[in-house]
Amino acid sequence: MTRSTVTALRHDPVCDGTTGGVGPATPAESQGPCGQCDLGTLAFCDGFAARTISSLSRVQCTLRFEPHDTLFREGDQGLAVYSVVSGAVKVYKLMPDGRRQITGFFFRGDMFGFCLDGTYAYTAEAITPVGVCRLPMQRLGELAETAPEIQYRIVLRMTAKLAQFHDHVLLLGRKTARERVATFLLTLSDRARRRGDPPSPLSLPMGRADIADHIGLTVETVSRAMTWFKREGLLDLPSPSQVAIRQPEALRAIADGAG
Amino acid sequence: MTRSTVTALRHDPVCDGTTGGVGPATPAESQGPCGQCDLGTLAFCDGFAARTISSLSRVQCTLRFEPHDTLFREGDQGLAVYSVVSGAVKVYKLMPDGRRQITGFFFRGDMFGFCLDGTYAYTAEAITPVGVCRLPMQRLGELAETAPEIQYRIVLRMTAKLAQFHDHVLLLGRKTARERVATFLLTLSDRARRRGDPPSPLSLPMGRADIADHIGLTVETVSRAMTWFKREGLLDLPSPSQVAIRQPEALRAIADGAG
DNA sequence: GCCGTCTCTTGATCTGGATCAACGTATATC
DNA sequence: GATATACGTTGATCCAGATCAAGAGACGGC
Repeated sequence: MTRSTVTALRHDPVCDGTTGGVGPATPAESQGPCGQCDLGTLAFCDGFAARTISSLSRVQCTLRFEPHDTLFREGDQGLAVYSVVSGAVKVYKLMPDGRRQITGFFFRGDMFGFCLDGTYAYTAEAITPVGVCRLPMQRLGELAETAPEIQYRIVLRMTAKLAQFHDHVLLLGRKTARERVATFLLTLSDRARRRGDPPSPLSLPMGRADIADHIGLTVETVSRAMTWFKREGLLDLPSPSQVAIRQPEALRAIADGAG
Repeated sequence: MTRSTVTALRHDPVCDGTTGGVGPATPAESQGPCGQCDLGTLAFCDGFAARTISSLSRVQCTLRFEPHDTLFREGDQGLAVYSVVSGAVKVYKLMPDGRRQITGFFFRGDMFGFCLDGTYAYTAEAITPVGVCRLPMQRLGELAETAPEIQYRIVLRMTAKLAQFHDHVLLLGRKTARERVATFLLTLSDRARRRGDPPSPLSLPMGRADIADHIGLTVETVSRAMTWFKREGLLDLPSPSQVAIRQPEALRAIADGAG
């Protein structure tokens, strides 16, 4: 049996227009399509017709959470999907004895909370201070009828997520500890690049325990792998949460099974 | 490093209306909505408006494959999605050194082949003789504009698949060998029940190597787990491919971590 | 500045499942 | 019915990564 660390949590804000709204983007940031966030082309609604965007912005709701806040729990009524505006969110499932599997990390521009049969299959928790755009699922369904582009966008997002899952299942089912850590770092780096952030140095908002519970290892093994890579000159670790990738190609070779 | 068994394959039929069509359902079986298959309520197109169904049946194409036939390979142009009419399909990713991860099994009524950016992220191979309904993705996209119900149905299918992935990631990341095998058997049983087949006895169309490569174990460990369960009176194994679940609740307890 | 708490790292030891090695068992061929 | 070829089971041994244990930083509270 594998150990897995579970941490505490609390608090369940409501979307009522008065609690926790982040309000409009700060002046310094570029305005998003609907004027409610600064995601630019990363926004779910980017590129939609003006009419569609205004419909979305009428049902949308912007919220802020603090680290360890729970956005929703496994088994809760699945009422909304979320788009991350800022910060980082983790999503996990628990076993009765406390073993935990983090099934995903979500950053600026990522969406999560798609669910079937009305209940969430996992718990979502803020890692850092987080701003999210919340879209009520039911009203989204109604909008989808008049604006099929919304549903198509959802299909695209879900397809991308499915592809990620295939990769992650390969990682968990068949990769060694070194390969898992290398893959994890490269995946974060690649996602940073795609969202317009520098792919290195990488900042890890999650702790070693979160990484371990995501890639099916223990804290100790994750830590050791990082140290190996550092000693081998593949990484610099100015601090535990800062990773500079020195030799991306070598790390890629390891991640793909040639290390 | 984990061993994983790769088997051979070959053959790539084309959808040209003359090759491999299964033709209409046999007289004994209930006709499906579009008249091209006998999936009944399991069919993707079940419940659609007559107009939508006839549009679908014009772009649809029915195909048959033999065991070990490859439907498509990782990296191929992703031109179509597939719905299984009969038989079983496995979907997998390979690592350069031959390690293999089976990311899913698909049975009667299941759909697979959703892909992004035009290339499949995995290889699909027939386990048994297989009949599939093939829907060209591009034309599906065109249809979706006039019939949003198609896209909604796709969202439903993908949401269900995402939920399955969350469960499978938990299995691979945090469950013991016993728990994995118990979970696997119960999942197959549950899927059989949902599609209207008896949940027990269960017939396993895939071999032990396929099971192992799906749940991140070796053939030997899968075999041992089956033997343990048999000795403990949880299962009957009249033959390697036949599993009667004697004590579903006890097996469930094991699967959930209480065994 | 000092203390408590938490996270990360490093070392020593243990173990679940992988690996290695036969040996059954079933279907196919001739 | 003998032989070949998979596939599945069982046993013995090994090892990658878990577990156990102890420091080393980092950081907030007062």
